[in-house]
Amino acid sequence: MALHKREQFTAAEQEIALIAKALGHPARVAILQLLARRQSCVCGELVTELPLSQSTVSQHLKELKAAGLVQGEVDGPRVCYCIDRAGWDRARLLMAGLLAELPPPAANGCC
Amino acid sequence: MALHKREQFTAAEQEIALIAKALGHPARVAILQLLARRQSCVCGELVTELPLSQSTVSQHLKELKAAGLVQGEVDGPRVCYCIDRAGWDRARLLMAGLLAELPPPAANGCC
DNA sequence: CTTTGCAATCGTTAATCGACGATAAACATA
DNA sequence: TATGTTTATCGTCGATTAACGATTGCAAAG
Repeated sequence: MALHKREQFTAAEQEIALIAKALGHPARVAILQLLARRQSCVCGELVTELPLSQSTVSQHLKELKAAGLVQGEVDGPRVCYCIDRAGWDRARLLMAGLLAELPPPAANGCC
Repeated sequence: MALHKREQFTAAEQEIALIAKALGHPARVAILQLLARRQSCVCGELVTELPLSQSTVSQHLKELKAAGLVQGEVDGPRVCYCIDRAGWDRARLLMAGLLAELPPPAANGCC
C-alpha cells in the first residue's frame, strides 16, 4: 500500500523512468555497449568480459530484456543476446525528447 | 566489501549510469519536466504539483542535484531550482552517444 | 541414455532506495 | 525577540537491488 508511489505518475514518465533505470547501472551500460558493438553476443562471452559472476550477468540481462532494450535467442545450448532495435529506438526517442525540452536561457526572472 | 562492484567499470560507464539512475524514477522525471517547462521553480510549488510529501520531494531534488542535472539558488526563505544547463547538455551528449552506437542491421550472423 | 556445458533460477545476504513524519535550520516579518 | 514560513535533514520502516554460490533445466555429444 502506497509505499511506492510510481503508479501516481503518467505513463510517459513511467516509461522513461523504466528505461533510464535499466541504464542506471554501469554493468548494464557495459553490456549494452558490448552488444551494440557486436563484440560479443553469447552470454558466456559477456561473463568473461565483465567482472561479474555468471548469475549476476544473467540477472542484468533479464532486466535489460524487461526494459525492452535487449532480446535473446536460444541457439542450441547457448543464448545469443542482441540489441532490441525497436526498444532501442524507443529509448532514443524518449531520452532525446526529454533532454530536448529545455528552452533558451532565462526568459524567467529566477534562473 | 565488494558487494557492490560499481568501481570495476570505466568512468564513462559510471557517469552514464549515474545520470540514468537519476532519471530512473517517475517523480524525478516529472520534476525535471516541470523545471524544464518553467512551470514552477520553487520547491514548495513542486510539492503541490506532485503526489509526494515535502521531504520526499526534497530528497529527489537532492539526488538530481547530485547527478548535476539541477541546481538550486537560495532566495530568501525559499529555494529556486532550475535545470543545470551544463549537466543537462552533458546528459544529452552521453545518452545520445550511447544510443547512437547501434550499427546497421545484422552484419553478423547471429542476430 | 548418460554425461557435459551453458544459462536461468533459487535462496541468501547486505546495501540502497522510497517514502514518511518529526525535527531543525534559515530567514522574513511582526 | 518572537513567530511564521519554507526547506533540509534525521530516523525509521518496508521494499527493492546487487551480488554470489548452488541448484536446476536443457540441448548436444558421446
